Amino acid sequence: MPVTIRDVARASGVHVSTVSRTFSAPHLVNPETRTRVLSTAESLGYRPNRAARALITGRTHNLGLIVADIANPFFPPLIKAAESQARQRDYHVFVADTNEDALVEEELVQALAKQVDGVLLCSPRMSNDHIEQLRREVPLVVVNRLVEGIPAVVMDVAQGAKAAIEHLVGLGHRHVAYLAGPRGSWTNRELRRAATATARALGANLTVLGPHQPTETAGVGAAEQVLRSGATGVLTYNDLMAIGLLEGLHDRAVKVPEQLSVIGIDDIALSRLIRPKLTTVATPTAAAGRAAVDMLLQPDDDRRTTAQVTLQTELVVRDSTGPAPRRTAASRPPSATPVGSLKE
Amino acid sequence: MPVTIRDVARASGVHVSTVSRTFSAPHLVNPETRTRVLSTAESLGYRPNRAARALITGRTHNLGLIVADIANPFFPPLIKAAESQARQRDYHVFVADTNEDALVEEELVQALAKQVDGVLLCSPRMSNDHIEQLRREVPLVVVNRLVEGIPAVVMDVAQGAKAAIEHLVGLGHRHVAYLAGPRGSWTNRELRRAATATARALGANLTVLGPHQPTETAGVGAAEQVLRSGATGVLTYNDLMAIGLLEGLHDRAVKVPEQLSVIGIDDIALSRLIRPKLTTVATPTAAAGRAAVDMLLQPDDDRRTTAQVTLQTELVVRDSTGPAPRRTAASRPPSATPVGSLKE
DNA sequence: ATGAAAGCGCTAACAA
DNA sequence: TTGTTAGCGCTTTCAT
Repeated sequence: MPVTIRDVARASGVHVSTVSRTFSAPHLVNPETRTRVLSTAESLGYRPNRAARALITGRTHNLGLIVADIANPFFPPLIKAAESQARQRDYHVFVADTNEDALVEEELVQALAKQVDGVLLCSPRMSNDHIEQLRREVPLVVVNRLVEGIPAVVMDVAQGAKAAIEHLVGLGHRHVAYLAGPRGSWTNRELRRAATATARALGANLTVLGPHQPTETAGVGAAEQVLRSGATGVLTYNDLMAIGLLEGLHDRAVKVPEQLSVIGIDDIALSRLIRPKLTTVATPTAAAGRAAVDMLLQPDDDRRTTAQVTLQTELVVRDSTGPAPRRTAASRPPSATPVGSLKE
Repeated sequence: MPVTIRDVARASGVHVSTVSRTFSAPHLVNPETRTRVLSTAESLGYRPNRAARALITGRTHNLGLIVADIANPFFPPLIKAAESQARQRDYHVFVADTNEDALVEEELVQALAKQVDGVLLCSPRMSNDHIEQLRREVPLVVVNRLVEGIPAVVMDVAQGAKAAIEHLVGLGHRHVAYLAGPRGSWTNRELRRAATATARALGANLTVLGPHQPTETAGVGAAEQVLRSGATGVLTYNDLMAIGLLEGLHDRAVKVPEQLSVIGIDDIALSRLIRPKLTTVATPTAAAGRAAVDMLLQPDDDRRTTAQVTLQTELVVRDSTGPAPRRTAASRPPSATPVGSLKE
């Protein structure tokens, strides 16, 4: 039923190889023949079968894109940008969700390996060893992770965390907290490291809280923990957690930023829609998606195996951060009682 | 370099066809041979090449999922659910974004046709004719659209719109508006139709405003138009537009719900995070994704070509709707001046 | 229960 | 410039 290269050959009175050439190496065929073939192909509704082509060329013109959670608002802009960039270069993309599970991640890469020319691993949760292992089965580009010898696109979140902590300390906060994300996350490690180092350099106190799932729900649940920590300023692993934290704080009648300052990471669309508008570190997710696709599609000779792109982040100050309160939020019970203006 | 069925055959001392059978028809091979083949395959790291298999079986075990805009928060939960359901049944899914463009939609289906066993067309913008046309190239299931003879999963948004308008009129609103979405949208037509019919039945006045792009930005921009319309209650094409409208209204110091009531559609995660929390019609997007995949993967004989699943929607009343003001918002300049309590 | 052989739709030498 | 031929990795008759 489906029309093949052979049908076109017969109908246009040439051999199959000529038809093949018409599509994959047009310059090798006589212009007249070419137009004839093209028009009969058109009229028959012929469409090359990519899978068959892939079988012999070894290039599928497909890409795999693996993310931790499609529904996490951080990813859609990245997926969209990557897909768009890929299609522009005539590639289709498989998208898969690991549910934050490192094992699923691995299986997925292996399952996809034979069907794609490369895989974009976004915010992988598996170990470096596993990633290096998989690299042997299929070209890989990793986003938000640094692995020896694997091409990567990373956002400079360390710089962002530094700016965030400096912002907090500059506002007079002496005790800050980092609300940590999931264990396997490279970004989480970077953030914790940079936040800790910056706080120390500034002579401020930093408490690490977590790990937590990178969800709004986890943020809500962490409110109590944050309050108990005695910190007056909090940097969270991502905006989703920050937004959850804001909710949890609101439920406990803790005023933001008057009693507690909160900074997120990512600058997802949501962060400027909630109240107070979230101060956050903007990460260029769409650019990362595009860059990762470009890297994957680069000819091998151009691609140094260790190639690596670092994208800048930027602190966006909005309304969830303000001057440190005179007394820490934790020094009084989390109630609606207004923070009195006691001396110093 | 990649290990093929032939390598496994040689290493385990059987013919390729036996190896093939071991994977695709295990019951046809002697248990002992089977285990032997399986273990050598395992040790060689053999993975069947799906594309090669597809070439002969005609089944790719891939699905296509086409949406209008990946970054529109309505879609990610649907994509996630569909992908998860598909993978559970050992299918991989291509995801593609049309940017709300009907032409891109068409091209995408055709490009994907040969590589997939079926395509999920979500909220398509193209004409019914085109959809019927494409149906001949590849099995299709359409989400949020009703097309003669095409299997479909739809959400009963008409019912939702009815409930929304009833809610508004019940609160005393006599003049309501429907803020319309994009032209090609079936959901938009349903919504408009149902809203109009319900308003008429209730003796209320309904103005249709639009069409608009289904984005937050469009919602912001529509604030002026809404105010001028004189309506005191608005139903929007989706939550994104409602949220934008809320912003635009806030900028003009129009109080929601005191001066104007707003109802969205979809119940995206965002709608309960913004203030005022959005009253909206919840659509079961994840369920739709799963149902659509199930439909696509159903054996042909079970699938009546006209099969169709309708999912219920539900009005979720939150804080963006309230009693109608004594006077319409439009009867006074859009300023911060409080709505005076003039007689009746 | 297993082997032999043909062929899915296409490309890629090699010849002509 | 075009045709011939082999074969990508796999499944599927048909024999054995």
